[in-house]
Amino acid sequence: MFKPTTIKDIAKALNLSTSTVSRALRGGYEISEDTKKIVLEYAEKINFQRNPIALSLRERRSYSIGVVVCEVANQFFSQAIDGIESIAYSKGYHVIISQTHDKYNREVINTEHLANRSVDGLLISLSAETKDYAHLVRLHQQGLPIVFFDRILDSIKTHKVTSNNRDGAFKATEYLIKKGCRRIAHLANASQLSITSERKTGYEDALGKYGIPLDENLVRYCEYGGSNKQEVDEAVKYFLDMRDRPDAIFVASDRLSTGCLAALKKYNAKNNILIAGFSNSDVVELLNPSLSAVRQPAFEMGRKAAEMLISLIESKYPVEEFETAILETTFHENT
Amino acid sequence: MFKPTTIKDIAKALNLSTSTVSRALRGGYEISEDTKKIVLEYAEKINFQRNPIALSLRERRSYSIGVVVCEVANQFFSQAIDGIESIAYSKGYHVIISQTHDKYNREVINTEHLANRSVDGLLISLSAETKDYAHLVRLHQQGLPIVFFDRILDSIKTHKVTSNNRDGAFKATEYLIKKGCRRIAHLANASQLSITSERKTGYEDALGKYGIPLDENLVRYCEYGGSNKQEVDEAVKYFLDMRDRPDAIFVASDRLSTGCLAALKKYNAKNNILIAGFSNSDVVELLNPSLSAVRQPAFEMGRKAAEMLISLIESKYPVEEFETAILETTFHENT
DNA sequence: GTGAAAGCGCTAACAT
DNA sequence: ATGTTAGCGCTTTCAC
Repeated sequence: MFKPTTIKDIAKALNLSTSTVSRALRGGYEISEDTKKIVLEYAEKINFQRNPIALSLRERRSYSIGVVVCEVANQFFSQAIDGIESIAYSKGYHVIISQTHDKYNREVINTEHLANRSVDGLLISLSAETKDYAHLVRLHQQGLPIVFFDRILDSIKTHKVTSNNRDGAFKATEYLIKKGCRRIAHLANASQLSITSERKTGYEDALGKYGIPLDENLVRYCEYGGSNKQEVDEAVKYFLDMRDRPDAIFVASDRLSTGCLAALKKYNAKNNILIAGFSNSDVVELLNPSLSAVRQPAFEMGRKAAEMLISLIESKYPVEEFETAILETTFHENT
Repeated sequence: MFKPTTIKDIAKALNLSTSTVSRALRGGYEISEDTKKIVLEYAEKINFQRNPIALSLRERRSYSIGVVVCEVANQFFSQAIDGIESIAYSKGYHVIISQTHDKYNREVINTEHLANRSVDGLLISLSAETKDYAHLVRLHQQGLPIVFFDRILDSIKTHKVTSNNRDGAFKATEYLIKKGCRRIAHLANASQLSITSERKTGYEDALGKYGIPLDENLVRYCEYGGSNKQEVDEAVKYFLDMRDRPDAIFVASDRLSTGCLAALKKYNAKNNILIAGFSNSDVVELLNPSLSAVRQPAFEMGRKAAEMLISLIESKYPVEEFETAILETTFHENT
């Protein structure tokens, strides 16, 4: 059995009391330099580590933060997680990642589980399926610090981090227009997501600026956020089968973008339709059909969100003023 | 402050002792149906959850397993993690993921941290940099259940899961040969990794089978496993600059493969050199230059590894017999 | 400066 | 069937 040494073992070995050892270990000043030295050296020698679980129980905090994302196999989220970790580690926190796979059920289970005193705070990007927010409202009311990022929620008052989705979508759509496209379809994410409406607005604004009327028939929503390959395939097929086929597609997300390209390839339509969309893939410039991409500052978003969460966790007084950070996207043409 | 209800609160509210409540909650049979019902209903009503930290402290186990991988932003590992989670959740375990970014230091820190009684066992794929295994040996000796997957370690006696790297490499190399290539370079991973030598052997075997002599000048190792973009770039450049330029490259890993394609594109060499390599990317068929790929059964590997680890954790008696599972790869031509 | 004791939330003997 | 108690590993009053 795996049985690590405890403070008690050290006390016994050194003929001291556990409290003395404890104090020495955490460098309390009310301890003689001699004993402190002895303890520290011994602890070092046997590679002693305080039991974090006992510590958590006692201090009623775990020095860990929970991260809930739909999927880790997604460049945007894995980059965001790297950002989160970079801050968390530097401030002595652990990061516990959990995936929803865009399922509402998993989101509820995961947040509950994480919340129940095993994390000090929660960083969450909503699942595509989530329409009921009661699980989050309750945790938030109970006082669990929560920060939303990317797929945020208006109704809960807390810190939030997003990218400038409207502007990103605008840039992508405008790019397509400037390339001469006029019938620009929009392959959108689940309709209830914050990012979906923001990106749609950017799309509309760009069309408006160039006097192209919005045609709702050219907009398809993927309610499973692309987790369902078939859903994307059908949406693309729908576009391709239109009597008046679109000459471009603006795609709202990473998952959707790759799904869209795969469908275009499958239907052999890759040459007569231009694609631009959100993607943080690191192989975006190697794709064929090519994908001009709106890239979100995922790493920075993760950093920012983690900073906000930790400030919430460590705040001595209840925080009343909340901030929504909006980071800028960049656009990369690929041909 | 986030202050969840405790068993004590329930006891007080219901005028019972904490032990009765505890027993009712875990369905001990030595409790009257009436009280059990009352307690359960009340707990349900207030959405009570036992404090997992207190539980861990008491039971000396956390019902969580630690996963150490180099990077989550890697299709192979994220698929493997999905497999791990599928098993872990079904058996009531949590999964704590930590990334080494292929740094030895981070591997040491992360494993220590996870091990120290906050996980019941460890699933690990070694970092590219790791040459010293003392940190793992120590934990293993102390009795922490460890299962290696993908990048395994011979010297520690425990369960292991890999794919048939030799055969995968053989298939890829043979494919290139059958395509008419004769000067086949090999872009390899860090030389100390198990997968590196296994894949190199497959490469050599294929060359041997077709009577092509092995030329060590055609083999380049990437000691940072491709984490260092420049390293890959230089290796590819080295191949391209050879007086007798290779007509194909067999690439040993996902990260390396995309880095290799990027370099080929950069140096405008994508048309006269054929690439085959290990990759679990889900966009592999969309890549240009194209990448014919050896795909590992990542999800299955994760499942298998998790099953092995949990059986180790839950074994009543010390396990002495260990198994190394070797799963088969598949090869996918892309042109 | 150091030790004894209580308590964080929970469970499992050990009473009754 | 239920209550009392001790203890998981740690920190922190409170004594001395």
